[in-house]
Amino acid sequence: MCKKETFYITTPIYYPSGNPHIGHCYTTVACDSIARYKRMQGYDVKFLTGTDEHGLKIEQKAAEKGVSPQEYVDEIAGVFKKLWQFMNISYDQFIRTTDDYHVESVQSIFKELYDRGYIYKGAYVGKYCIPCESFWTDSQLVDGKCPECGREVVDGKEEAYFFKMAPFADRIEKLLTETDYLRPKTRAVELVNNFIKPGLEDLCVSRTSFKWGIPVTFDEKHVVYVWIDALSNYITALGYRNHAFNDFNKYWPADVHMVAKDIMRFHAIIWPAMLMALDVPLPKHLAVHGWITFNGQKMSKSLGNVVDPFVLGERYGADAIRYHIMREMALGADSSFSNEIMINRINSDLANGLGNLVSRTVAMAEKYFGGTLPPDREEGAFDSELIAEASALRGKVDDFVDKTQLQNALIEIFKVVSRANKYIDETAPWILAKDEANRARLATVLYNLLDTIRIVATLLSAFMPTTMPKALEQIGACEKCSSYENAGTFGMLPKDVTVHKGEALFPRIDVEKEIDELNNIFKNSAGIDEEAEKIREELANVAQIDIDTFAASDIRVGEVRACEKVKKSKKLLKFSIFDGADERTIVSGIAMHYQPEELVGKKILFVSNLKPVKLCGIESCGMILSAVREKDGKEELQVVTIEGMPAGSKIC
RNA sequence: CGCGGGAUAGAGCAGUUCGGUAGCUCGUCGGGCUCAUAACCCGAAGGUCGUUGGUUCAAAUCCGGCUCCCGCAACCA
Repeated sequence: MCKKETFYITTPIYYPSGNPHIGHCYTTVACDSIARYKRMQGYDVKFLTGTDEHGLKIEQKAAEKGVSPQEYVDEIAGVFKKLWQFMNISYDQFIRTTDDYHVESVQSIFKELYDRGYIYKGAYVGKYCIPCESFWTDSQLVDGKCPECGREVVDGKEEAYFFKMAPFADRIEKLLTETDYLRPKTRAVELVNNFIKPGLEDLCVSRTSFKWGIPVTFDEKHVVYVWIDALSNYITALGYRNHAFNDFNKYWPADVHMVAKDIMRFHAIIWPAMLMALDVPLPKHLAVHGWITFNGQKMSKSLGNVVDPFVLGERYGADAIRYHIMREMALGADSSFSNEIMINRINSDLANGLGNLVSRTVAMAEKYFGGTLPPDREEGAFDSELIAEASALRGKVDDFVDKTQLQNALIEIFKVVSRANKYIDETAPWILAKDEANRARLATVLYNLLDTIRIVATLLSAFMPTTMPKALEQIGACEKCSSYENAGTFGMLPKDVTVHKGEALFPRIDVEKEIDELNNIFKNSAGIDEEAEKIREELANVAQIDIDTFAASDIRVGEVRACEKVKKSKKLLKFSIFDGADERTIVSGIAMHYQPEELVGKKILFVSNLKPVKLCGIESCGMILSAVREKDGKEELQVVTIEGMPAGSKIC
């Protein structure tokens, strides 16, 4: 006996800063289906998922709730596990970055990289909020202020460890452009142009500004920052540099890391660099998929469109949701998720197509033969085409699964379902049934249908693991004839197969009624109250200031004398503002909301004493005030204007 | 001129490598059937292939200009 070939597939580890939603299901369900398919094919599969539990945000969330970070992540990790159970996810291991073995490995990896000279001590330069003792990057700042307390930040330096990226740039570029590591490969150009060609910057891999993380063993005031902690889960789960597991040699390198496009960059550049530095082989494929958009918009809590998978699964069954997700998912592209699209898909493919095929076939077998087919056969027209398509199906599905193109795999399977429905019309069994002389022909027709269903249901059982066994049971397939092995061959059901009529596999859904009800659910659970809630929360989180702090900002009326777009920038407008004495230049990021000429002549409010900064090479002396809110996933913005007071008037 | 992707029937998409009848799914309309979950099967309508110029006997496809959308980067004082 030779050893079984292995197959190692991973989801990202999810960040438990909130409860899981349908977006998390996307990646996980896809991985699960591939894992199940590979197991069916006989591979020794390892399927890993988990949670990424460290970091400042978790520390804060826990503090808000008044629990310890560990208690907080324990709870949310539990919700994730519950969801995966509900969605029938067959993971082999659930890794948590707070697990002892992971901590042990990460500390060892960090030390190793340090010893090898790839990690060095340096200084992290950024904006520092003194009261919060927190560092922020420029992009994290909200209106130039601390995103947590809203107070002013100062330039600051923090001691930190850095990981050298530069030595790996060439190899990474080759990995992206010359191998099929990245799927779809179209994204390689984007990565190379944006990150590698301009020169890879060294990566900050430790922090001293928060405590909730893995301590650096040789410098205790540092904790390991996200990259080395989170990405390394893929190997620590196998026992790399720890004593809990011993699977590293068996399963590594991974066959597929599946991720959504927002974390592609880390998996396409940083992760390979880390592995190169450790002299560990690289994973074989990185499959990148898009986001689920809801009614064309990105999902967001304030829209109340964060689809709760528990609610949907409860109504339509986990398998229907799984099917919809994978059928809509194309590698790379976003896919839209709306109640209507989902219900229509479930109805047309699952209820009308597959479910109804099983139902009518089984019903005929019962009606005409009392459930058990007689052994006599008579071949006829249309048989060969159906049999050929059913026989060829497994090979096609194999190919698409190997290419992680689940959408196409499902399309192929449902072509055969369609073909079978057509075959019923062509052969018209109800006419054959009228004449006793056609018994053998009728039995053949029904047998061909049942065996086609056998192949379809077997291949689909990786995608819909709850419902397909029921389908196989209805057509009377024993465990052995419903194996993957037999799915490549036609005619594996016994000649005298006995069917067992059961409940409808996928009940048809009343579209209009369901959409109404779903809308009600979303309205009740979110909707208008949610918006007020959000504002209330924001108001509550703003730190109070005294009059002197306010008075430190000098706000005045200004008159827009001229305005033009800043070239090579999408968002910036360059204003010439008359401040009552002189004209000054202010650059403002509102080009998405205003045409340059629209504001000329208007009187606006601006902060006059902001320290000048250069934006796209233009010095900006001040800030124009606008009212902003988020509506339907888009930012609404209006510049504050005033009439009746001359430029230079002070606001107080 | 930062990098890249895209614009094809009411909707969502394929076709573009390598020019030659524009295709799929859903929806709509008409017909058929009655085994089935008002399901299934057949047929039809519906497209100046974003715009504009060029190459060619022939362009959705190749080349140039333009418009709009989207992603990444930058950036939002």
